[in-house]
Amino acid sequence: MKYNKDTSEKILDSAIDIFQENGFNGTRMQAIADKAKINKSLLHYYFKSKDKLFQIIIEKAVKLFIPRVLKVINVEGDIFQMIRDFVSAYIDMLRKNPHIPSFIINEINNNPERLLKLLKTSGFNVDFVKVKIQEDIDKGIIRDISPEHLLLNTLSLCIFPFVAKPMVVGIILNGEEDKFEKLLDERKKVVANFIIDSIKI
Amino acid sequence: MKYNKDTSEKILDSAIDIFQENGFNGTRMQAIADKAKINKSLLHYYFKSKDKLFQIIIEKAVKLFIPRVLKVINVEGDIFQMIRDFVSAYIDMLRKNPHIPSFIINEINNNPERLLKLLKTSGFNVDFVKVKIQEDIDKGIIRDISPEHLLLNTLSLCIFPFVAKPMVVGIILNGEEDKFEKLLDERKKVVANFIIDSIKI
DNA sequence: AAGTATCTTAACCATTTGGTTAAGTTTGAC
DNA sequence: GTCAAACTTAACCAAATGGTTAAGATACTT
Repeated sequence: MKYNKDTSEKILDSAIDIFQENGFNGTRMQAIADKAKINKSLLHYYFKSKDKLFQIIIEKAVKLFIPRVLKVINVEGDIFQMIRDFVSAYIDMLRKNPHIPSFIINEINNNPERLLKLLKTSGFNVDFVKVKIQEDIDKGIIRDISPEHLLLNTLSLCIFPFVAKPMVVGIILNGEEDKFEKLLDERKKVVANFIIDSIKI
Repeated sequence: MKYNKDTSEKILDSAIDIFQENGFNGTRMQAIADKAKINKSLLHYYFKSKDKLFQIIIEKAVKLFIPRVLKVINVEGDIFQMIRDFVSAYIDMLRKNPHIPSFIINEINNNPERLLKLLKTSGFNVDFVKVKIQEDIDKGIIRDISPEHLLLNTLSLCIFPFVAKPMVVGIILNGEEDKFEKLLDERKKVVANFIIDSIKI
């Protein structure tokens, strides 16, 4: 076989860090090589070009960011528990990968078609969640709210603090950075309750 | 006097567009000059360097993005009306400047200290809103919720759709881009009601 | 021991880009 | 008409950067 898997993963690990921190244009191939403790020649030996490498990285990030958590969802059960489970699992995942949201949002804004293609080829779809929401509205379990907006609200509440951390610290926490982690700690419960209080009858 | 105000503004207008679209690293001075229909020499004649120009642009963007809407808030009045007014005014402003949120979030992540400094020198502060929220909790007008989280939730719900437009289109709207504007249309009412339903007793 | 894949060293190249310089032209105020 | 400020043209430069090349060293497999 042509490549050493360890090395290849070492490179990818380094690349994801550097790309996430600096974006595509801000990233230097040399910086990736340095972080992976190899040289630039080997970097090009494994991944032909910056673009190729970046494409692999962003696919990995998108796949991590998007579909995994949906598996948590059990559309058969109680919608309130569903919300609690989703919010909890998603915020947990984001705390483990705090740079991913801004990375994706940033790079996806530069090239929106890429995301659309990725979503299509991965067969990703949330229609089953929308259907579940509509069913529970019809059954009178929750208030009448557009499923799209409920989904968007949920994602907004989960993701936004991670993309806007400096803003949150600066505006809401009066610059006291150390309070941010505590805020995130509370957030799993607060967000779930906020949503549930809003839609329950 | 040394500078022609028209020219200087033509440059700033062009610069804000280009920077917003491409970020600091993705922006070429030549592109700004082209858009302003002047030449690169004149660009440096007006603004010494890319960094200087960028600093001016980001200050303008931050000042537009952050404090203006707070003036809408009348802390004397009904908190529910206050929420409706704020959400409505803020979403209106964002629709007029849809690229500002991702620009700020993106560049502020690259240099968080800059935002903190800007906020401090501008004397920006939201404590009076937090106090109002706490008062209304104590009076039993709204549910017990941390003022910080209520503020953060409100900002998340308003801003997130603008920074994550491609994601929203791809994931929630199944790629049907034309539905996005309609979603935004509905959002002023939906968000306000969502928050109010969540906190009212 | 031989051979092959992995990895390093180091020099090199083409291009891009922020920024400069210098000379000249246009324009408007007095 | 004069003079200075505003603006253009065009050539230029140094540094950074993505990418290449070639020769050799190291290690693994058989």
